[in-house]
Amino acid sequence: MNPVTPNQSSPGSSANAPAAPSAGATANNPSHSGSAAPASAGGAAPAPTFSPLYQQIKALITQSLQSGEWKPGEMIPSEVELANRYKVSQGTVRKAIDELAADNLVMRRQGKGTFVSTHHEARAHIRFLRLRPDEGQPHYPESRFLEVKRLRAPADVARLLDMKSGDATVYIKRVQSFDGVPTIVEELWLPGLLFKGLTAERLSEYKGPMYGLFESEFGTRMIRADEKVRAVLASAEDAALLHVEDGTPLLSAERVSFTYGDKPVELRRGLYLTSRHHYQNDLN
Amino acid sequence: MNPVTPNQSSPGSSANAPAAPSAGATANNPSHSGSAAPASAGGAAPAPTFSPLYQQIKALITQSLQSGEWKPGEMIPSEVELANRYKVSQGTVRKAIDELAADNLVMRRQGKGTFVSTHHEARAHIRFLRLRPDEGQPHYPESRFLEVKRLRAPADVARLLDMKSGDATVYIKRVQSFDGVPTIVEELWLPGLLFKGLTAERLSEYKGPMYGLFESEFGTRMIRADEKVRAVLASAEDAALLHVEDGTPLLSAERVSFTYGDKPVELRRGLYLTSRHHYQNDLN
DNA sequence: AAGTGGTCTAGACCACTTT
DNA sequence: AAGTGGTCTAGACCACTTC
Repeated sequence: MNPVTPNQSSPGSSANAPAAPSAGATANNPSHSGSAAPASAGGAAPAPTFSPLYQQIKALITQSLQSGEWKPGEMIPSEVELANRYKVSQGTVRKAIDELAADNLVMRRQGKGTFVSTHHEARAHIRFLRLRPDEGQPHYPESRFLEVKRLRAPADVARLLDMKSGDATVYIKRVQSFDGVPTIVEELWLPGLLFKGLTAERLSEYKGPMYGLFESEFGTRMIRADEKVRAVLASAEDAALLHVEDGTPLLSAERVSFTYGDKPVELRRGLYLTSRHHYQNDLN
Repeated sequence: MNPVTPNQSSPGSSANAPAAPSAGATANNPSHSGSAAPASAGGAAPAPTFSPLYQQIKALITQSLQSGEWKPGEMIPSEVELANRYKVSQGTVRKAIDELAADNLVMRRQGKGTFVSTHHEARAHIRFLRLRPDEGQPHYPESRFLEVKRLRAPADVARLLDMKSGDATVYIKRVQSFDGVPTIVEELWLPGLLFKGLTAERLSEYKGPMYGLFESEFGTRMIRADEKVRAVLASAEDAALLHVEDGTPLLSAERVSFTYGDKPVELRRGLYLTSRHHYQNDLN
């Protein structure tokens, strides 16, 4: 299926060409002529809201990314090629890809092409980790896995992962260290169905960030995440793991990560020791 | 001065018009033909790096914003008008404004125009405040000012504000409450030169966020900020202000805010009580 | 009806990378 | 030389807002 199908025929694709051959049916985007409901809160109609062409193209490309037609790290077809495939102008494809690049789903490289983003990259390692050393260059910590087991989802975990209480999950607990200094205690819950063969051994053997493993071995790519940060006191257990005293203040970060379609696929609860590190955030 | 002057004459502005009257000198962007230094680290040449036209336009518009030619809340000239002024196509102006909108310097409103962003807005109130209630809608807290005085900058403050140790600053301390519950203790340092007439009275009288006051009354507009977050224990003094026990864990957020030209103009140190609130962050 | 930003197209040329 | 993304232009039409 080549041409754009989502909303009626291709809107305005042949109507404005100065020397277009066939005057053709200018059916065009029917838009909200006629009924259409106002955008008032709690409105009645489901609000069809016809999206612009480039948004439709963006959705089609996203589908291809999700379906694995182009894999992480691979090059996607050139703009010209995509324009031909979807029967739109290169400029429209360009605008679609611009947004995908802004969303970090693809990366453009002049002269080379557009590539599917991957978590296997120097810059990607730190993409979701906001903890930075107070002094020196940011770098990725070493992991030591304490527990990896299958678990039935507790109610709160299930709710955040959009599952049912008691559904199968994979539970992971680890400590991360910077230059040998334990700094992060982290617990993770993953949907059991998506991460069947995940074992402590595979995690330990794997070099690089966990999201790279998830992407390559389990076909689940994290796109974005929501994080809620608090200050808490270290429990006796956590304090021991971090080699600090009981009652040391720690940053608590609860992260829910999402894959394509805004589907939550990871819950992460981290405790950060912030005596020589800080949680970095840029506001704009 | 109308036409684009920064880098040589207008690059490529008349060369590609299909039916251009005068074949004209296609002098065009001289670019890095000839010498030009490689972008290697620590290179010799000052790296002229010719920027694309739309970036030059963006810079020109930014200058007009900074100089106050168009004030916060006001509408800037239409794209067509700017295109005429700078002697470029509307598409180039559009791309420049697209980036300014992405940077939150202006806001586009279809059918109405493009407006200079302002901190006097419902959405702007929460723009830099990441603390959200665990339950219920986010809203802006009430302020109670404890101290407002002029102070010589301590060394650490001076360094962060790009001043000299001992330079004049305005120091502010306040407590902010959500629905009457004290939740934030905050200290601020501002460059004394920029905030001459700032008094406790003016701060107390002013309704709305402080950044609005800074923008309207002192002509200093915060563009972006860097924030470093840590977990700490409440001192006896802070605990009293927040009506909590000594040693309660608190979020410590150190924020440096910047105005045009990446000039630091505010240091803010906040302590957040996170028992019924959390610091919200979206990662992507 | 007029003015604004938003979308879409078509074509030219530039800069960068690889062959 | 060929292919890729990046810039720039010109013109058409659409959607929204205001007069």
